[in-house]
Amino acid sequence: MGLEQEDVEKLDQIVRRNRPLHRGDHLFREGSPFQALYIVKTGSVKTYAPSEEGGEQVLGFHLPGELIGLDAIENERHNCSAKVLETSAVCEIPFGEFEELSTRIPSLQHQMYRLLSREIGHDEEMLTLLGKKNAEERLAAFLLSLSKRFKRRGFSPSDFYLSMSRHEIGSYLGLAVETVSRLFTRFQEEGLLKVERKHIQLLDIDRLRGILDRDANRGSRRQST
Amino acid sequence: MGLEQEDVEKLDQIVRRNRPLHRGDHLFREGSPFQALYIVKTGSVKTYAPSEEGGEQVLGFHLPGELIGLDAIENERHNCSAKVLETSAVCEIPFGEFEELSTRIPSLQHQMYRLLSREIGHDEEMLTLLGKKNAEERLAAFLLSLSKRFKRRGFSPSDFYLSMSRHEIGSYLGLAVETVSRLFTRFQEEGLLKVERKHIQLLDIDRLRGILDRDANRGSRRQST
DNA sequence: CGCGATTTTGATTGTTCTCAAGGGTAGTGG
DNA sequence: CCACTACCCTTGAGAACAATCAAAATCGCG
Repeated sequence: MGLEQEDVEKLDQIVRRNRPLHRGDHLFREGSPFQALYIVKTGSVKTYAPSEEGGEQVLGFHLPGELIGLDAIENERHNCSAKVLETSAVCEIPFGEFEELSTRIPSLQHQMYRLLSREIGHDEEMLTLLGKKNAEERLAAFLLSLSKRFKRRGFSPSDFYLSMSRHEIGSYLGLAVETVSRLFTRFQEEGLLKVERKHIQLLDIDRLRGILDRDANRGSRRQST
Repeated sequence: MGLEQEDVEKLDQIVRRNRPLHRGDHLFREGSPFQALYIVKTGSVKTYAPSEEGGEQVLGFHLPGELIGLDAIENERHNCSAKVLETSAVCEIPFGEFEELSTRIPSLQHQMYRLLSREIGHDEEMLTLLGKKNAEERLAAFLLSLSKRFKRRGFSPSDFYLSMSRHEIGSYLGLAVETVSRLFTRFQEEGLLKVERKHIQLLDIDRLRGILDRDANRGSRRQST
C-alpha cells in the first residue's frame, strides 16, 4: 500500500520547501486560485471561513504532518483561508504536477484517495461533535485530539502549548470565548488538567476520555426506527 | 475536463444496477467492509453515525445523482450506516474496479479528486452551519439546499415531499424534534412556506434566503485579528 | 511603561432542550 | 372494513446550558 522508494523520490522532487512563515501570514485566502496543497512541517496553521464583517468559523487546526487545501480541488479556488498561528515551516505541493504524477503511480493515487477520504471522515466526526455534544464534551474531545496528534509526532501527549487563542478554540468548537475560558478553569479545579495561559498539562487523560464516553451513554431514549 | 465518450462506456461497464430498495433497507452499516460506492438514481438515502443505544447523528440526506460512501475509502470500512428512506434505485460502483480504471483514465481520476474535494467543502459548510447558526437559520438553509438540489434534477424547487422525519431533520441540524416542528409552524405563520406533514411548498424563497444573509450580517463585533 | 488584545470572572438573559401530553396518521391484523 | 397499535408530529410549560453583557485582571508588545 505504501509508496516505493523510487516513487517517494519522484514525489520529493516536486515538493517545494519554502522559507519559514510567521504568525499571521496567510498560506492562501478564500477565493484565491488553487495551485498547491500544503503540508505543515513545523508549527501550526488554522483554516477558517471568513464571514462578511470579520467574523470567522475556524474549520481546523493543522499540526506537523497534516495536509491543507483539499477542499479547493473541486472548483480550483480556495473555499477557506489558511493562516499561520506561529512561526512555521510549510511545504508546497503544486497540485498540477502532483496530479500528473499520480496518474503514473497507482499507489500514489491510492494514497491520495485515502487522504481525501480521511478528511471526509474527520469532518463527519466534527459534525457529530457539534450536533450532539455539550460544551464540556467538546473541549475534552478537542484536548484529546491534540494530545493524540502530538503523541503521534513524538511530542508529549500530556504537556503542550496551545498556539491558538481561546477565541479560536471557541469558534472551532461552536462555543463562546467565555465558555471555553470557564471550562478550562473548571477542568483545572476538577484536577483534569493544569492550565496556565497557553501551557496545558493533561493530568488525567482517562477521566477526560470518560467525559466523552459518558456522553455516548447519554444517548437517546427516543428511538429512530 | 469531462470524460470522453469511450471512457464513459468503460465506467458504465463496471456499474451495477441493482433491483430497487425499500424504506428501511440498508446500503451498508457502520463497520462493514467497504466494497463499493453508491449513486442514488431515484428516491433518497440517509447516512448516519449510530451511537451505542440507538441514538444517531444524521450525516446527510442523499438525493438522485449523489454519491455515497466516500468516507470509507480510508480504512476500507464504513464509518457510518446508510439507510434508504423510501423506495429507491441505487447503483453500485465496485471501488476496486473503479480505482483500477481511474489509474488508466486521468480525467476519471481528476473527476474523483473533485468529487472527494466537493464532499469536504460541503462538510465544511455544515460545520459553519452547526457552529454559528441558530435554529431558524439552520432550517432555512436546509430547505434551500433541498430546493436547489431538486431544481438541479429537474424537480420543482418550491413544491416537494420530505422523505425524512422531523426527528431526522433535527438530528441532521443539531436540533431537537420539537424545535424543528415549532419552526415549521412558525415559518408557515410568517408566510414563508406551506407545510402539511411531509409536503412542503416554499412560498417566499427570497425571504428564506434573507434569513441566512441576516445571519451573515449578525457576524461578530468581536474581531479576531 | 502604557496601550491593546486576550483572558478571566460575574451577573443576567435567552434560545433551545427536556418533559409531558394530546392528536393525527399509517400500517397491521382480525 | 374497522379496530388497534405504534409511531410521528405538534403544542405547552418549565428548566438548563450556554450566550451575552459588563468589567476587571493579565499579558505581550512597541
